[in-house]
Amino acid sequence: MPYSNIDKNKSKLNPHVSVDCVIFGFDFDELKVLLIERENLSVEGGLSIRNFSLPGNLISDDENLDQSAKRVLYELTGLTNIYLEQFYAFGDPERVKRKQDTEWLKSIREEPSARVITVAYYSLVKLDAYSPTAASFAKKAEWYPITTIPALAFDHNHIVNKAFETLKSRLQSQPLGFELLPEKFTLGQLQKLYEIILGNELDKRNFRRKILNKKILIPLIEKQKGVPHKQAQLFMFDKEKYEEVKNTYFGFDF
Amino acid sequence: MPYSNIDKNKSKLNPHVSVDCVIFGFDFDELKVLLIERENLSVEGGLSIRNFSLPGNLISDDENLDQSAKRVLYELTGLTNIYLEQFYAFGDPERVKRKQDTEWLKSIREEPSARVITVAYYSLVKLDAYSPTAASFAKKAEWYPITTIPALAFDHNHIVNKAFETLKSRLQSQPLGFELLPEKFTLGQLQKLYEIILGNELDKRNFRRKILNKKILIPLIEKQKGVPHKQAQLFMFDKEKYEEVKNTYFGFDF
DNA sequence: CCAAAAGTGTTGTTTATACACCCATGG
DNA sequence: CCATGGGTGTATAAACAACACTTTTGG
Repeated sequence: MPYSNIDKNKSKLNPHVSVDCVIFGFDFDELKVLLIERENLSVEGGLSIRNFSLPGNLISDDENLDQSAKRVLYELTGLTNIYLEQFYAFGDPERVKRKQDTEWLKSIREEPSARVITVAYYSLVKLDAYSPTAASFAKKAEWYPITTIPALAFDHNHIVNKAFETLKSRLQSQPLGFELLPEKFTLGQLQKLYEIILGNELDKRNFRRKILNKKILIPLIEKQKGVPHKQAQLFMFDKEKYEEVKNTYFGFDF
Repeated sequence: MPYSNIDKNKSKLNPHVSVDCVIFGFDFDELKVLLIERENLSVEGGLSIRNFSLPGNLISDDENLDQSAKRVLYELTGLTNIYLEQFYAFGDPERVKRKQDTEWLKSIREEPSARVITVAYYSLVKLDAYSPTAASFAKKAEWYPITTIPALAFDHNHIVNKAFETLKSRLQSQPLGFELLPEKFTLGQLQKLYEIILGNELDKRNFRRKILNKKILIPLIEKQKGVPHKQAQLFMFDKEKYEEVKNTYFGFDF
């Protein structure tokens, strides 16, 4: 009976299934991903090896998967009140078997050699509104540009890539962009966000026309300040109107 | 132990993770889903209770999830050479805890009370090209109209609903319909398929124009035979051309 | 005065929608 | 000859793509 000890002490963690979170943030120049850095155990050749990974951990047996994702993200980064959306499950038998990974697992898992299937979530947040603070086995929790993500534990680089693809394709059929910007933003900022996620330039006039035709932006009287060029008008996202129309089709074809 | 012979010759099943398959087929009138019926163990009030479910079972620890889905589908229904696509993971802690379900689990699982997370796959097939033949713990394997699906085990009704939603939304951005039709089909058949999946009527002339503009249909010289009305031209799906353009955007806006 | 981003319209092209009649076949 | 689905065109409206100059501000 290999797993009897776990049932006995009612350890709540399920050693066979984990969740991982890919949190996207945007800082007006580039798209970033929230990574944690774990304690590094081994020092090789005098150089300490850095251990980056996505925030993720085993699920607990009294939660559903959405709840697990929320909890794990909170425990490792302090972030809360974030809408997480499941996008894919990763279950290659070898995904937790690399040497550098198994060593680390031994230090924190009761069953370090168990096969683990992970269910991955992604989310978009206003980077400046969420300051992650590392906790639990996370030594650090920081934003990294998606263009220069370091080598991550397990199959986490692969998970990030799949999350980014998912983000791209959803951005084209839904106006997700607002989740990534501050409360008040300019159309220029919104356009730049689209350009960075979709990976190509957009025509300013056409972009403005299309996004304004969706009728989900509220123009503010207020203007941008302190910029060395003409002050842009600020906008807010109209959540109510968005909810009304989101299921009646909402295509962006940039 | 009615089914112990089945588990005996298997490589080790992972008691914590399963896969379930939602296979859609189309028979020119309606959309169908492949269900299995399991041995019914208990007889209540003199009436035997029928036990329907999706084809699904535990994963094996030497496979990835895609391989598991393929194997499980084959073992229960004999279907092979089917492209399965993962669409969601279901992990409510209560999803395997209903009384009628736990009883059945006791008869086939080594750890019948274990929490099980399931990773769900869906597929589209030409109904007439695949004749399921029940095996393993499936007593029957048959097609059921999606409009009259019986009560299923576990959360399988929920899984079917989510699969159908996924199918609908993907049909709008990709020409999946071909997977469901025989090699040679008429435009009328294709249109009917769209109408049934999307749930609304389409204009014949507009439909034909749009679908032909995609340039992924090969018109055949051959014509329909034996129908009590004008013989329709037959078409084939041009897989090569579809592969060329599928990632350059492919919107249907019916 | 310079650099940098904001703001603004028009035109030609493509795509979407709405709509009605004759045709070929088997029974 | 009748019922059934096959096949076809046009006009109007909406959406898309391409394109260049003036404005405001801080430094």
